[in-house]
Amino acid sequence: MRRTKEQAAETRQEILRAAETLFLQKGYSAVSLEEVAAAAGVTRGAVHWHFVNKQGLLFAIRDEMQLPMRDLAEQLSLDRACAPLDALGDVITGTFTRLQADPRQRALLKVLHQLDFAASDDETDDGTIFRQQLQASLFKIFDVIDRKGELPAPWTSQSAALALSVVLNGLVNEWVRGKADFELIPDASAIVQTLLDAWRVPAR
Amino acid sequence: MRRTKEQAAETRQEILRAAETLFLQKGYSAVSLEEVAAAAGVTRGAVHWHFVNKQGLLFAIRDEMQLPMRDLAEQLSLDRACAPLDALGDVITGTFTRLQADPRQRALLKVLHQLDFAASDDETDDGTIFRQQLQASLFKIFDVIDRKGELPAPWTSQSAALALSVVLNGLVNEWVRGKADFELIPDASAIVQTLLDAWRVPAR
DNA sequence: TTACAAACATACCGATTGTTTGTATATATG
DNA sequence: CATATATACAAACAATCGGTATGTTTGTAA
Repeated sequence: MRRTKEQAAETRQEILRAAETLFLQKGYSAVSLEEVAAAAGVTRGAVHWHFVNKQGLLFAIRDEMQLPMRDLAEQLSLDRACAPLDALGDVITGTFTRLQADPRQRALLKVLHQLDFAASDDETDDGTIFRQQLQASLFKIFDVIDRKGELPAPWTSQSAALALSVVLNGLVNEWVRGKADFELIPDASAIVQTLLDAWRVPAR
Repeated sequence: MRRTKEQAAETRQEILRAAETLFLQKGYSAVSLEEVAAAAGVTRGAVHWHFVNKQGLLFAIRDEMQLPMRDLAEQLSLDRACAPLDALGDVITGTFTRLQADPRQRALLKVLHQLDFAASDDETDDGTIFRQQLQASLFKIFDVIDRKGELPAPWTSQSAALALSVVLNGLVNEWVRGKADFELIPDASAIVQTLLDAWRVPAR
């Protein structure tokens, strides 16, 4: 029974919503495609029509939500303040605040975290693309500072950008996994601010 | 066909080695118990005799290798130097150096990283135990510093220990995943040293 | 020597994933 | 407007995998 294009797009959305809900409730591997299909009111045939496989569902969910890291990178590339590190700190704090206020994004990040080992080698991994994007934005900022000769001794704009992006990713990952008694605000934020302070000192 | 105790221990080891090799090659979920058994020259019966289930294999592999974090925590609890942060930095650098020199440990850490979401809730998760152990060791050190009144403004021995343990875990995780162009030495080490420097300043 | 349990192998079962086939119908086309 | 065709699924099928239950041999202790 063929449906109209809009109806098809609808069922696709219903499948996505059902998958998202179930993944959040039970975790990726504990959810069967049968469950997803049933929750969406279709059969597995429909699921496999709209998505190549189970991983495809995860990919689709990821693609749907705007990753907070992409968000952060965007804001960073916009901000052209005169005190770059202050602005940077504000943007990061803002992102942390928004992330922490949205439990759905946190849960989704946790689910999606299981994705980047699954897509280990063969797939074009957007996760690393986001990181590179973030790193590039950070690089611009540190480059400005470096040209003013205000970057402390061992650091280069390259290494500082790499360091901060890794720390940001690491902190967010630790947070979404939620094993440590640790929040983005104030814990992660304090760490980042301390690092930024270290880069703020004129020389050493 | 019952074997002698030594022979049994041997086959157990062979199964473990086979599983380890295959997990490293193809990742946990892509390896079937049939493959493991075949590679070890036994059947799945033997595997299920020695290990409760597939996760049990992972647990056994983890238990076999002394986790570098446990190692670090141990060394930290030993070291009673007069300049605690210097000693701390040395121990961390040493651990990083050893970790980076041992590709097998790195690969195993990557595999084991898939474990702590698999054992998300029901299991007694030793991963968090290690973290707590590390955190406790760090707390002792920062407590000494704090009592001397040498811990900068917003930080407490609690928060500093939490922060450093999270950063260490985050950095190591980022490293084992190997997506970023980033090494423990010098990149992660530099970040840690910068953080330690920040805690070293007498006041602000 | 005998009873028992260790150390597996073999066979089976349920769950799940991906594939193939069938089919009704929306939509493009002449 | 009639009809061919691709679409949007459902339903049946095949294969794999993890776990379990059972069978069998043989060290080992009494």
